[in-house]
Amino acid sequence: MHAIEPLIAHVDLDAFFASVEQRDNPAYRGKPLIVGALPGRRGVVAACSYEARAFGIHSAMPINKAYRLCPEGIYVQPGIGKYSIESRRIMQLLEDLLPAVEKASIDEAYLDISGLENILGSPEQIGSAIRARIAEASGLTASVGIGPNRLIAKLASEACKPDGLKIVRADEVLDFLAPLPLSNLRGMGKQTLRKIAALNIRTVGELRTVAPATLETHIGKAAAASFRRQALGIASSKIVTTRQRKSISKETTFSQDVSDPARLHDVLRDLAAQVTQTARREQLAGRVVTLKVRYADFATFTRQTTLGQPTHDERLLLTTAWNLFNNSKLPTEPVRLIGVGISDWDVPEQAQAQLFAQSAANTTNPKILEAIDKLTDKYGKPLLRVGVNKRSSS
DNA sequence: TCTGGGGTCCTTAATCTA
DNA sequence: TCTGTAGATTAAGGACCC
Repeated sequence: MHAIEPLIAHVDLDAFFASVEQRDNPAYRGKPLIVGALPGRRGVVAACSYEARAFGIHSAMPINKAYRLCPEGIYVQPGIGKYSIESRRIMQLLEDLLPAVEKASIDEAYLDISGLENILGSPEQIGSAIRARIAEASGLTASVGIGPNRLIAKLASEACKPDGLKIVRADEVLDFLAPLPLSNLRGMGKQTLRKIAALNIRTVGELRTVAPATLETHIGKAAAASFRRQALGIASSKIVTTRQRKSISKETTFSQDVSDPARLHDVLRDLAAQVTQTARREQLAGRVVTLKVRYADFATFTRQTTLGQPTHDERLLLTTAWNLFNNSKLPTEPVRLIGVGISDWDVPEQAQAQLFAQSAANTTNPKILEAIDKLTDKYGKPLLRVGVNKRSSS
């Protein structure tokens, strides 16, 4: 018996926030719709319709620049709660369809479709089925990319959006990657591009021709190795279905910079309350408290301290953050943004068991299998949908 | 041409400790 | 016992992503 070739699908909801708004408000359809801050205020574009993109607008663009490009556009504030509910519905639908689903963000997911051809059909059929189910259940369009690993699947979905399906087979990977701009690689942002500008390369194919040592001198060993692997189409095909969050934070940018300490303290209290509320709801308590402050020139500082005990107590978080603000040599200037967060908690036992079982999903080691069975007994439900269940039913 | 909010991961520097 | 140092841990910042 030969090993199953990994096959990964990446599902990406097209212009998600804007599409939900257009679906729910017929008046927005066919028009340039910009979801984000309102013009005249501080903020950026969170998402925009394809009609708005025709004006050169894109996400993360300052809202006032978008307004200059398209004053006739429709500007609405995001309804994150609504989008979260829609996202959960769609993710649930994917989980009903396929055994291993990794939610990568509010609007995208990775699916392991390895070895499912006998059950669900060809990659084309699986991709089409996913798109059809999403459209039918939500009225939204999704683009689906399928490839031998996460990187190729993601780039394939980007290449076919909006409303597309693209499959890149293992023997097509190098040709598919070669003409793509370097910015398509994961982790290739403005700074890294600037550093390698001197090498005069623009595409992924050209990157392959650069001597490893040359690349290393420009961007360092780790980054060079990462991009070289990506350029050759080498990437992980592991799907992580459960993930423990690592931090909780809240921050706010003032409409006008604030100097008044009393006002800052009040805002910090609000933020601390929101952080600890989330923490208690998720039954998490963190040892590390982080304060974030940004000034008019956008200079941003963080200060953190480790508590003796984990906490999700609002007053303790507030006093700790306030002490950091006053006692850690920050500039005494008006504040543009202030934020607070907690992190560094013990992974609860059950979450740890889940992560363990998952990492061992494909093992045949009897000792590990026995350990998974014990954990499964202990928590009264199967720890995994893939692996454990499959074996017990065969 | 002014730059939100909520995250993750990585690098580097400072500090602690065996 | 003193000192120097390697390695671990903590802190800060940077880059990136959606």
